[in-house]
Amino acid sequence: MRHRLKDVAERAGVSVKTVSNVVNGYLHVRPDTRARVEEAIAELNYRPNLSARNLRKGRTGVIALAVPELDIPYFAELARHVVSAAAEHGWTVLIDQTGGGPEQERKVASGIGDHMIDGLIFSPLALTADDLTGLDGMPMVLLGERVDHGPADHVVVDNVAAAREVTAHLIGLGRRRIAAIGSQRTPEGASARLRLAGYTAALAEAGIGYDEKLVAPAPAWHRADGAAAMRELLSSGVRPDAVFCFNDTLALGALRALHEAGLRVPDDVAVAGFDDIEDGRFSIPTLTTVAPDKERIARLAVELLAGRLDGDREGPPRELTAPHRLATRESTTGRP
Amino acid sequence: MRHRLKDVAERAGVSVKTVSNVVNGYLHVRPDTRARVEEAIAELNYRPNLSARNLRKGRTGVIALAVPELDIPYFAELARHVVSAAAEHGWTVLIDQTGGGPEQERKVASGIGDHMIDGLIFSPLALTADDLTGLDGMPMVLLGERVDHGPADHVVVDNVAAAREVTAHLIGLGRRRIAAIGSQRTPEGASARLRLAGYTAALAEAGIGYDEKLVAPAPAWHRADGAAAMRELLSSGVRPDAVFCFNDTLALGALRALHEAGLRVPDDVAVAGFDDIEDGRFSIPTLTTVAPDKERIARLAVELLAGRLDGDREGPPRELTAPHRLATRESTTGRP
DNA sequence: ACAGGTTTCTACAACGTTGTAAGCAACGTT
DNA sequence: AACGTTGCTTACAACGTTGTAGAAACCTGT
Repeated sequence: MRHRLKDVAERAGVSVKTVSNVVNGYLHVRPDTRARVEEAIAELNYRPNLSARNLRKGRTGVIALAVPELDIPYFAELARHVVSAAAEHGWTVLIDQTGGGPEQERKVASGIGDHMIDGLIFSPLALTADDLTGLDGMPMVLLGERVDHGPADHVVVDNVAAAREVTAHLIGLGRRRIAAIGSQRTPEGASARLRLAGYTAALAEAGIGYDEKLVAPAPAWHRADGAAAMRELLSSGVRPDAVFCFNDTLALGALRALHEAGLRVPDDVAVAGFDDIEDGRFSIPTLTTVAPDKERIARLAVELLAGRLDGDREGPPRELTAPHRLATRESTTGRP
Repeated sequence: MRHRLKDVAERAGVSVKTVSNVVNGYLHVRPDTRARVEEAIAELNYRPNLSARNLRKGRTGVIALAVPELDIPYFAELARHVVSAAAEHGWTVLIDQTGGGPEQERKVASGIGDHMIDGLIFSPLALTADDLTGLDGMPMVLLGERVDHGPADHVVVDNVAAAREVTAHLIGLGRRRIAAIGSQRTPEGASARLRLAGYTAALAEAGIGYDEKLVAPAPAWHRADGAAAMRELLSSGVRPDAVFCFNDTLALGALRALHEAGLRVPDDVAVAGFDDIEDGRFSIPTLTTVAPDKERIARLAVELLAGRLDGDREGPPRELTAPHRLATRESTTGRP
């Protein structure tokens, strides 16, 4: 059985509270008392019972990170950074998978309070502000798109600007028939809408007409969806000379479909993505992409949460923008 | 502020324990009383305080999963399955990243008891049985290689057989100069040793001599390591006609290096990996690989843990083997 | 030796929950 | 009418910890 403060106290011949004081680094403990207690702690291999401590303190030291799916590389990479950033604050991260569906996401949002959690970092796809009720003032930071005028803090990337930049890059290479893969009309398509807006803005700036046939929808943003959308585009006869995919997994799927169709990248079709996942640095060809600063996103999110936990829980929601850059690689330039 | 049983009890005009009984589905509660209590619960949006419940019950409903790195696709995919399997038992999963280094891994192993955790699923790289002390009988399941004669349950894949099969597949294609990438001499290289053993066994069965120069070490098993090892092999002049990489990320890196060297896969060099990560189904070419049944691995691990939690905590350690199959794709056969 | 302060330690209550044991109705049976 | 049964409800204690308030021990300077 596990030992308790009381066991340590009896062994060291002091009161329970004195042991607690030693454990918590309270200053006014005589060196020899402290030594005796520490010895007893070591001998019994005492570990505090966190449930009890939390019950007493009202803090658990655990924050939750809710992402759609862990095996989507972008979220896995993000999760890694969040875990690291949280560790610097002495927090542990409990990871929830929402599955990305609206109902499931709602369930996580409302049920998260069931966990022993101090705060929540949520990367929602389908959520609206209305779903964020029932959290009883649980501090929360949202990643990605703004849940319109919701009550929570946000960390965002400037999707419109980033999409505009990458599209402008394709235009700068002399491409004119630039397709887009990943549009979505569903409510969860907030990122899709903004990236599409950046794409059309860049076309307009360059005086290139918008052709609806060049815009391919993708129900999800997995490799298979990218491949399917690319095949669709190719068979529809619109003959793009470049493709901007709204994320990297779509782009990797598109590369695959282009390969199967016998087209060369970038000679026949240039391809660009969004997210800068590890795969894209080793794919054949390597993938031009928008590289959001994931480490910064994670760090900002954790710091926003820290601010809510220690400081004003009631202040107005804040919104921070994480930087991004364009990583040009073989899939558009032919050079690594 | 959050409401407590007491608040609900006052509102419903019953005792605290009756509310507790309703919340926990105790049978003998009069329907009208139950209705009144449930109404009060709904009105106050009452949620049980899990810290308190756990303190009382001694169970937290949370298990930990400790993996080296979340952004290694194999572990991310595994994590997804573990989270799903755990959810079926009503458990939440807390994910710990060990970073894979021996000291860090030891720290996680010994410090895991600090969390409010009922059990632990651990996928160690560097750990030995000695490191698994200080857990005070915390139920634990190890994934991957056996920590030799350690006290814990295991779920393993037959690494030797799988490596033998994939090597035999390469031999069956007529290849004779088969390289291996990923060998490790460090203590954490248990998987590497077993996969190497399968490789050499297959060579011996086919009467092919073992050539040490064809075996390339890889400090870690990331894409970059695979690419570096492949470049090393190519520049050393050993001219392999096939490569068995000890995992898929190594193989993807090797594909990249072969591409840069102007060699064709599989015509000049056939490539096979291990793990069956999502990437390998969309890479160019698609990747032949050993496909361990990750979903089964996760399910078995969770069930072993469940057995320890509900049943005999003291029984002898059990070891279960998860099935695997060979997924042949373009990188060896030229066909999808 | 003593007042006054500081340091060191302790007893007690509280955090929110559930198990135990016992109480109180209402019922059917002798 | 007294009896045990059964169904429903309650008071109390306990889980292991820490905050509060105060007691005891220790200093200092007179």
